Amino acid sequence: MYSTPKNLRSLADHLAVVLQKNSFTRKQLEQFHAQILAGGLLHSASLLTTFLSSCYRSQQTHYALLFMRNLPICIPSLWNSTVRLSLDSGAWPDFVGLYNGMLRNSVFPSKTGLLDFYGKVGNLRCARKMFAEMLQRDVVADNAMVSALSKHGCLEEARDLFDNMLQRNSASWNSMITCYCKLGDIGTARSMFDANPIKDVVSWNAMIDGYIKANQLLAAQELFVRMGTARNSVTWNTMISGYVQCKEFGKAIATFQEMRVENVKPTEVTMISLLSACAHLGALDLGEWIHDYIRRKRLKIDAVLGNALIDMYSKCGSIKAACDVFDRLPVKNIFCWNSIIAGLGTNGYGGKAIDLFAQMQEEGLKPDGVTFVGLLSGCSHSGLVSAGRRYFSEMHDIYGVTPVIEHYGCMVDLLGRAGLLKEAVELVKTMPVKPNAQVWGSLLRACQIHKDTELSKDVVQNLLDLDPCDGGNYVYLSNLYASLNRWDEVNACRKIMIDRGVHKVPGCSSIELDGLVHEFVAGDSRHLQIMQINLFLDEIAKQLKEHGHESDTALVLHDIEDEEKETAVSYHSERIAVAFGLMSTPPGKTIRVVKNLRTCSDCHSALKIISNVYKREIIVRDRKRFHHFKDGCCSCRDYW
DNA sequence: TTAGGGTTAG
Repeated sequence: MYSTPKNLRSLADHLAVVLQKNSFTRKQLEQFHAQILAGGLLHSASLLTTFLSSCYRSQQTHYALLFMRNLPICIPSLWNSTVRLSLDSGAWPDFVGLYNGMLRNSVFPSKTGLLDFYGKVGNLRCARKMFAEMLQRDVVADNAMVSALSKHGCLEEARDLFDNMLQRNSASWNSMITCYCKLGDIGTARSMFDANPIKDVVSWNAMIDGYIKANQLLAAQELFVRMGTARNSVTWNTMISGYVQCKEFGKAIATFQEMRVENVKPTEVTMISLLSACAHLGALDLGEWIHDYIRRKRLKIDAVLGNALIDMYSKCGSIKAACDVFDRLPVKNIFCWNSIIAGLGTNGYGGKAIDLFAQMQEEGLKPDGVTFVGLLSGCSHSGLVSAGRRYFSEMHDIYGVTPVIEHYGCMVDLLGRAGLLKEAVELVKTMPVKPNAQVWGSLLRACQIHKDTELSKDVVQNLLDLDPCDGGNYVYLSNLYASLNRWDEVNACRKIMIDRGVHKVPGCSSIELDGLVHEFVAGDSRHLQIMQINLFLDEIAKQLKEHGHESDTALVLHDIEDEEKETAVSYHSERIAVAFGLMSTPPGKTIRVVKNLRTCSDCHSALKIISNVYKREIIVRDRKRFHHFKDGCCSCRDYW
């Protein structure tokens, strides 16, 4: 695969260049290993270090260990750098093997290094022993011990050591601040912060992040404002990611704009948080702009940034772009594989998700619980019942991953949607964990699809018992009665909602146009162009009628005349957004809409016709999956 | 030795 240059010197250089950039499969690493041996390059410590770091980057840490064990010569610096690599990459179990190997070769790691290691792996007993054995302790050793103690929750002991330190640098103060933050004692963290005489930008950033993690966004904002020009890029990144964590995606984007105005250079980390905001909002235009910015500024696309791009593209319905990023990614970790598998699944490509699942293992990566959630839900969305069943049984027996509630949820969904209601119910009854609202919810959805009203009632009752405050459950129940024309019960249900103060989450759809996100709620008249939109909606309704669309009026809550019901349905938020998109964009442009709830079956069949009549591709992301409407068909093949 | 990052079922 890699051609061999003529002389040894250039072979070493050549290997170093190839190894530096990429990540490899186990097989490829074996080939490089063979080339190093055949080329007699074992004396080149720098090449060997590069090779080892490649192993860690490729998550083949055992291979690195094996390589060191079989090395015929002892290079002390190589042992030390391997230890460093294994610490940095979190491959701590390997460390014990490395440590024994070092001792066999009479190489002794530094005591501070060992203390640091024991602290990181949480072996407090050994850390204490090491610390006690050190005759001369400097501030570095003290700080390492403080972090070891605080990691183990021995906060008082850490504080005691800190109070008695002869010398404290800013790292000592900052460790204590982060430690209190991590343990949730934000008040003490703040008093440490206030007492710190050598406050630096790290102290401020640690405190801001502490407030964010404690869900005190206002306090974080206050410090952020007070910092003024002392803010660095980490400060901005902390605030942007904080907004994303608190689901304030719009604010995250606004903060990024401010950051640019203030001329602070965005980093890879900035882009990762922003892409996550785009993924949640379904803001493809901004996401594409960020991808372009990354390319223009030559930011490094590592596994984390790559994953953020993959996730953004698949959550915005551009699965092809997601695959493109995935294929070009030199370094892929389990997150990247999980994202692309889940992305293919929600976009309706269950078969491809299965292919990638196989490929992932060929490349030596072990699937985890998240992988199986994506895989099973992919099988479910594509109706691949037998494959789903097989993976569900194999996940424990072959892959050693114990199924948790999410996996059972996928299976209930898979069986229920496929019409195997009895089996789905059996699974709910026998599963070793208590079924939650989501599990009952997918069973209910299956009842609706397959019109099993008897089972529905039972399921709804379970849902209401479990979560009497979730408005969605009452809507399910109400819709169920409405579909049976039992309007007295519908009204009773509405009354219970009012009495208990339960509200239904309003359906809301958004569409991005020229960098602006337009939001629509059913029956909403706030939009500036609402008059034109309504006229256009009437025009669409006419077209729909001409093309034989009959409104499915079963899903409307109120007991009203049929004609009126039809109007209520034709103005569901996704339709308003699509109408607005159609009238505001040039012919042929793809329309992308994001909806917070599931799209109803009536809108679904209407959108199929609209895509054909107006010759537009329409992509709707609803609460759980994508619908790509094109030429009168949907990618879900009406199975959702 | 101290601060900021990504994937999870209806």
